[in-house]
Amino acid sequence: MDALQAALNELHTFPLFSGYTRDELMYLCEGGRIQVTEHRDQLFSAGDPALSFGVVIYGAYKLCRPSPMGEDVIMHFSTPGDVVAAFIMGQPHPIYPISAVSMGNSRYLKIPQQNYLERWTKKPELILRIQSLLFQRMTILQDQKAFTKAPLNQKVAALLMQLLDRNTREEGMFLPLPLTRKEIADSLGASVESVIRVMSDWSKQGYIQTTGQQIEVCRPDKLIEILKIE
Amino acid sequence: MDALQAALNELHTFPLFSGYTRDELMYLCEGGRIQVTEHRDQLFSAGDPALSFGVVIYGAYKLCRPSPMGEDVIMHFSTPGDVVAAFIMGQPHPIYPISAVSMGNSRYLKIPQQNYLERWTKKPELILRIQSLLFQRMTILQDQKAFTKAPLNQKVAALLMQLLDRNTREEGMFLPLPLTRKEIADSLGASVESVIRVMSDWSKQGYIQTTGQQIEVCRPDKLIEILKIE
DNA sequence: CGCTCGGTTGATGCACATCAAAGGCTGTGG
DNA sequence: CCACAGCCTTTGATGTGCATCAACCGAGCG
Repeated sequence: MDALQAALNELHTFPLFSGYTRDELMYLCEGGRIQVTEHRDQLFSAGDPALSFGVVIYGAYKLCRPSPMGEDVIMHFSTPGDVVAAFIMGQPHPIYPISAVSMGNSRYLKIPQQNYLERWTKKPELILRIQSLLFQRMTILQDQKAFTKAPLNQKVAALLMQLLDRNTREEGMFLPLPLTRKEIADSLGASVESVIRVMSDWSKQGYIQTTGQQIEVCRPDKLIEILKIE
Repeated sequence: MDALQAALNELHTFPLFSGYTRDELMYLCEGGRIQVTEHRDQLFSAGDPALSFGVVIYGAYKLCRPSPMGEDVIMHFSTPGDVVAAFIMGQPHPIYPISAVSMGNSRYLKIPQQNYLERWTKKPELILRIQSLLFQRMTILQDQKAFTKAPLNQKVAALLMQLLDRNTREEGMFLPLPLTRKEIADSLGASVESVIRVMSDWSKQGYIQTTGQQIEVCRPDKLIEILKIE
């Protein structure tokens, strides 16, 4: 597997694996393979038996759940370095609680469940790092929950700033993933139209700028200001 | 410490510690002490440096965060067997991200951070169990997020059923913790008045019954029915 | 060329927040 | 023992943010 070998070289750069030797990585990921996905491809679907977990190498995936009303709700945006479905690998017959859908072209390192049980859990340091990723995810959910009563423009601002924080600010103010208004709406539990009304207003003000699905935040200070209005 | 010794006897009954011997528990909890709290006492406050974590022994605690608008949002209800603040113990100088407030009379086993770093993390099995608790908490948050677009009566029904599920159904249909309408509202991001309107309607229908802060669900089937209406 | 997908705009209506007022219950202090 | 304050609950009147519905446009694509 050429792609796999190439991917192993990238893994060092993720905090999850920092300090691991190439041999250790090969051992942990043995039997894994690189999955290349295009826009809207599914890695797996909510309800499927979970026979593998994985690491996002490149691009992004949205993790969705069908709501009681039928529409999808986006639970999380997974970007490079994020583990996916690792948290449920400990269960005897795990089921994916969410669907993973590719946003644009992306790459995913898919690893058999067995590796997790027999190799990953044997490394206490690794478990703690995964716990830390899990905790980050919970913190994001809590941050969002804190905004439930806030007006929509604050919710959108919070989401954009949260995604922006994954970049070092140096890389410019581009969001690290292609994002449609619908996806923002699905993540916030709002309607597309309302999100558009908020964001096209900001476009006119020059706070943000979008080319295709790439969103650039030109005036983060203004968005932060919006967050602070009580 | 008499209270501590007594508490150690109870710890076996929690899944977190099932299978541990008394000696192991003493080792893990050495230096800990039992904190007895009354209604609305605070264990700690959001923003404080986190020098200890703990386990809920009896009663319940609500974990809150101040929202951007000043009001509190309830992130989680912790009931016996739940660990509190364990997830942040790995950080060098952790800060409590939330406040913990007693609901009625409760008991909490407070354990120094050092124990976590030097003893708890040395037991892979224990880390995995804590990860499982963390995952449960995230799942609850996700379940709630899935209801953001649902009408208020569905949200309330979902919350009540979720809390009820912590009991075996045999123990009757009493919620395992004293709960005011305000707390339900703060947990759902709704207003007290709206929650009251939903619940007093159910009281009239005979679906639920409340004596003091104890809520009894008489017709869980009806609440589940409400959840299913799309 | 028709198709789907993403974005946009306007009109209408409703679920829920907000505001206001009041009664019960508990604890506390004079 | 009463007065008072704080908390919880309740009910009604009023207002509004946002969902919903409907329509249209441009771009990419087989």
